[in-house]
Amino acid sequence: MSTRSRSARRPVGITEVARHAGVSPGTVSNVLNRPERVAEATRLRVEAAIAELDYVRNSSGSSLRSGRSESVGLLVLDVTNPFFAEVARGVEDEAAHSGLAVVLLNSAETRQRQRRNVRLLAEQRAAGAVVMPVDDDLSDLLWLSRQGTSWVALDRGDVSEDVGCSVSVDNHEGGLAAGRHLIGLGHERVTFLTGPSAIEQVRRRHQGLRAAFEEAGLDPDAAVRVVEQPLLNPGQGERAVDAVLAGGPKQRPRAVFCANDQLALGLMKGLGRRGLRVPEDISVVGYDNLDFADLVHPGLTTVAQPKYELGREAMRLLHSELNESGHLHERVLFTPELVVRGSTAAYRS
Amino acid sequence: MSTRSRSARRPVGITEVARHAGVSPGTVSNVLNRPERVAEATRLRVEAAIAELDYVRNSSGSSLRSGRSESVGLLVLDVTNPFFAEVARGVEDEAAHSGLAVVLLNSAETRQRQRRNVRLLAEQRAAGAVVMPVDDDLSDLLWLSRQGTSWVALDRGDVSEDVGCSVSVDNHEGGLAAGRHLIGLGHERVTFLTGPSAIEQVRRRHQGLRAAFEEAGLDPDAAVRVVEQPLLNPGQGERAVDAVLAGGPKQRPRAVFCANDQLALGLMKGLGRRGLRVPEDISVVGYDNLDFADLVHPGLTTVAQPKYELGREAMRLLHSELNESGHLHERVLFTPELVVRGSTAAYRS
DNA sequence: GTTGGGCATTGACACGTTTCAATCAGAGTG
DNA sequence: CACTCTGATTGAAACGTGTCAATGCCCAAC
Repeated sequence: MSTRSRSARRPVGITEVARHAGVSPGTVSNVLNRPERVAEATRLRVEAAIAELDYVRNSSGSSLRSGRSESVGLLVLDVTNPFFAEVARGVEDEAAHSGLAVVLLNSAETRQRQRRNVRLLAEQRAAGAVVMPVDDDLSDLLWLSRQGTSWVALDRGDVSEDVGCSVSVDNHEGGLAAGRHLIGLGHERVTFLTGPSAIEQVRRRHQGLRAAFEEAGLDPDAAVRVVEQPLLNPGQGERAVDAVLAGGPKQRPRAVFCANDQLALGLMKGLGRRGLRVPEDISVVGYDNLDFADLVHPGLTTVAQPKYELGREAMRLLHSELNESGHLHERVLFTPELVVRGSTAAYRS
Repeated sequence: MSTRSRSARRPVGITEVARHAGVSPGTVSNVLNRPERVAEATRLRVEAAIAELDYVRNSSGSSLRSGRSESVGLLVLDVTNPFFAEVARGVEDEAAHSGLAVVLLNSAETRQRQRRNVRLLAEQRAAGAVVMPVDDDLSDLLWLSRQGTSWVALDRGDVSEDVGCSVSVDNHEGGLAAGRHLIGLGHERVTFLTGPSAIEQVRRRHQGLRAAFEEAGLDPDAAVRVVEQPLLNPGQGERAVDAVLAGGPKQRPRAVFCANDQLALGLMKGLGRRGLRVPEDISVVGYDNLDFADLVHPGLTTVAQPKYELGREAMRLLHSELNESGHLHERVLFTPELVVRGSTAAYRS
């Protein structure tokens, strides 16, 4: 191992490797990219030179020449949200499988930052992207398509097939499942604790919930009360406890369906602080099935989304879009699944 | 807005912009990189052309020419861990501040994947990297330095200044604080629930805990019992309950200090399942102060790490290493802070 | 012995950008 | 008017790679 330890040496390029192996640069390039086209003997000689000189390829050079880089972007709404972390893992695993590098970019829920990140992907001539759009304005994505970078929308079911692929979970079905569960336990009135109704996902969950009541022959307008918070985080859930309990003990709801687990956990904490017990006094249902849903006491009944699979499928779709020439946009819809734990109980008068 | 919507057009380059503005490519480059060197009138003309043609710069070209890209890597142990998500946010915010793009890469706790990612950074000629090394073998990082990419180590205090910068939190101090707190509550025996002692961080926390007992004139060997699990996740915490309670009710520990919050939360769940109450029967202390520590019931007493600040400071250090020529490696050490919540109570015989 | 075909390799160019010495225009000075 | 000085602009040369037509070689077939 006589690696020269001069800390800043000029990096060796494909040409130097070629010289060292007594071969032309083109051949070295072939060894790297289409090894089958080069004779065994020379291939070995080149590989030896590569190892000897500790050559590392310069991806700027290659993607400049080829017009495309071989990394894909993963545009996520919020790195802090455990839901996305799991999705990211799925995307990464699948990408590694097909030899693509993933760069994770965070929109921090803001439009501006999403735009900046999309632009960054265009500048890097990314091969493709898996994107969770920050709102239903898809103009950034359409622009990205025009720049020649294709994408797959994640967790947004309302993207039509003529603009792009999408992978999502059926939110209506999830709301329906939660509603049926509560109705099955005898609850005839439910509070829906949610975020801004501008978010398509939560709107659908709400519709699903209402559909469950209709299905049971109950009037959704009378049965479902909505409490809306500006954000979907635990703090907001805790703060919402006042609004949820408004109207005094007589009016107190006996079941709350929360638009996500974070709200639900916050709410449960707030309820505990008020001396109310879950599920004896109030049943709580969440959405997402974060790891922590199983760790609180009582365990949170919630609608599970196949997060990891969501990421994998998105990446798989992107991969096919990149490789198959006659690709048609697809729309994949997963079905969520209710996980019953201790936070819900039968209605008691 | 007469943007041609031909879906795949050849992207416009700096030369086409130049032609369109009646100017040389070099001038366009100057407008983009050193606007002060170009006359007001031409600058406006070029900017108009850029807007008109919807030009987006090709970063492959520029980083090929300049030899360095302007993105930095963030090598994280595990995207799934909320601790890292928070750190990532800090890194991102600070990077955005200095105009650098962050690419987040996941080592998934494995050596092999770390190596792959480090190599990727080298291939991309990344300007720098913020790295959480997967173990104490720093050879990958030294190799990266030789390739001309500088880095800052995160959350690993044992990196000497002659190899690189580092930012970390004083784990010894954290263990000490937890120990003092429990001793102050009258506990004279504590179980330390931990991960593999190969991990430097948890080793230090252990030492700190022992130091607290020594300080109080108690024999650490007698006072501290260690239960070691292979991983630091909630599942392992729940599974550990058997080992923690081994020895029957008489021997049952009255206080457990966990090497991180995830273990602690898992343990609390396991204890609940056994009908033991926290803190009445057993006090529990965690480490990290994840968001969820405040959401469980009772709230988890834990040692808080300045996660976001850790990320910011690492990025700040990297930035200075990249820009200041006479840079000397630095070692920044944050002090953790004990957050007392409901999971700890005074010893009762 | 000549021709043709297949395979391995070569050489040169193009990708889009930055950089830097060289040029040019114009203003100020003697 | 000749000169210099300053500041703005140009032109050409790299950076490291991939591609592709062209070349060279060897063997088989006639």
